[in-house]
Amino acid sequence: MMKKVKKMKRYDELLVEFKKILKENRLKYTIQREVILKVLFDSKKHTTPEEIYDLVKVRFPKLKTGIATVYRTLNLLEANNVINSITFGAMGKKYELDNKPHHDHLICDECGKIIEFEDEEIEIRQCEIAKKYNFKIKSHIMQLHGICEECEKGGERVDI
Amino acid sequence: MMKKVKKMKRYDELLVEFKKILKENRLKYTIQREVILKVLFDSKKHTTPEEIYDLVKVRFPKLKTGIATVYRTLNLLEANNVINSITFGAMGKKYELDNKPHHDHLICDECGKIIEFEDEEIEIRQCEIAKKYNFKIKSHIMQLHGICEECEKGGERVDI
DNA sequence: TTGCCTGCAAATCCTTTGCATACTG
DNA sequence: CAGTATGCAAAGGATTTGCAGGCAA
Repeated sequence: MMKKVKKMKRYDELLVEFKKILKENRLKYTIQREVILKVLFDSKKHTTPEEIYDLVKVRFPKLKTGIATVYRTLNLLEANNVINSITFGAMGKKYELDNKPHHDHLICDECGKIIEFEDEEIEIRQCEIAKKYNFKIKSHIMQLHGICEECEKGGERVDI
Repeated sequence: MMKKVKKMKRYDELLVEFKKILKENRLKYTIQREVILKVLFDSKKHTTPEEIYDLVKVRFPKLKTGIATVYRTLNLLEANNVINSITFGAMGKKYELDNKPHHDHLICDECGKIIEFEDEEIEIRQCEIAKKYNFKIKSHIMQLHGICEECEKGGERVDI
């Protein structure tokens, strides 16, 4: 079993990769697309389409970007594995750059905070299970839901 | 570490439990609520609200049950841990009775089939991780996405 | 009798789509 | 220039809500 190591990309590397994807699919480079990628890169947290839309409007006010373009671009980026999404019960879909080693999430149901962790042992066990069912794993979702340390001792709301 | 064993409940036991929950919350027993519980009990698979609605209409045609009541009852049952839901990316939310030992899911992205599995080792590891972060786990979601054996060798669509 | 429940329809929320125009390659 | 992409608004699908009448406790 080889340990996969994914190095964190710099923004310029990411942009080159993105342009390559565009070219390969005969899609066009547009400012809107780059700006959305940039906002995702700078956002260190899991972000909703709505939040991305707002960030774009704040940071690039001259650019008239529609929410539809945000959704279209997110779908494009996700389809090409540039970003990942996680879905919570009712809390909707959130996106993050696929730019770090694989990790899973502890999610506080109280304040919504997301803690990331990596665990090689679980990854290995997952492969074994898949093998048992002759199932070819492409991705996985693991979320541990509960109450985080701060909330447990009566902390306050934190932003995700 | 104690091994949690949950015995599969018979329908009458389940109904008693449900009535107790209703009483504790000063809610009323209604045929609609029981019928929805019954349909969930008989359904051996993960079921969407829409499907439950249809099943109720087919099995109890005299009862005029609205989709709103199905949603309201599902929310009630989930809030009281009588049922669980799993969410797929775009495929929406599906419910199942919380009536068997804890298990996780292999989900075929091709045909939508869901394979259930149990794995004590992963559960143990999860507890260790939670402890490390002083996080109190209430529940967890683990979905392994990929391609199932049949689809891999070019099978056809299967119902979940 | 007092609420809680229900069905219905309208309202919401989130996301996608159609279209005419604007832009990239 | 051809073919995409965009913004806008309208459409869509899933879920929730408001309301007047119905039913359980």
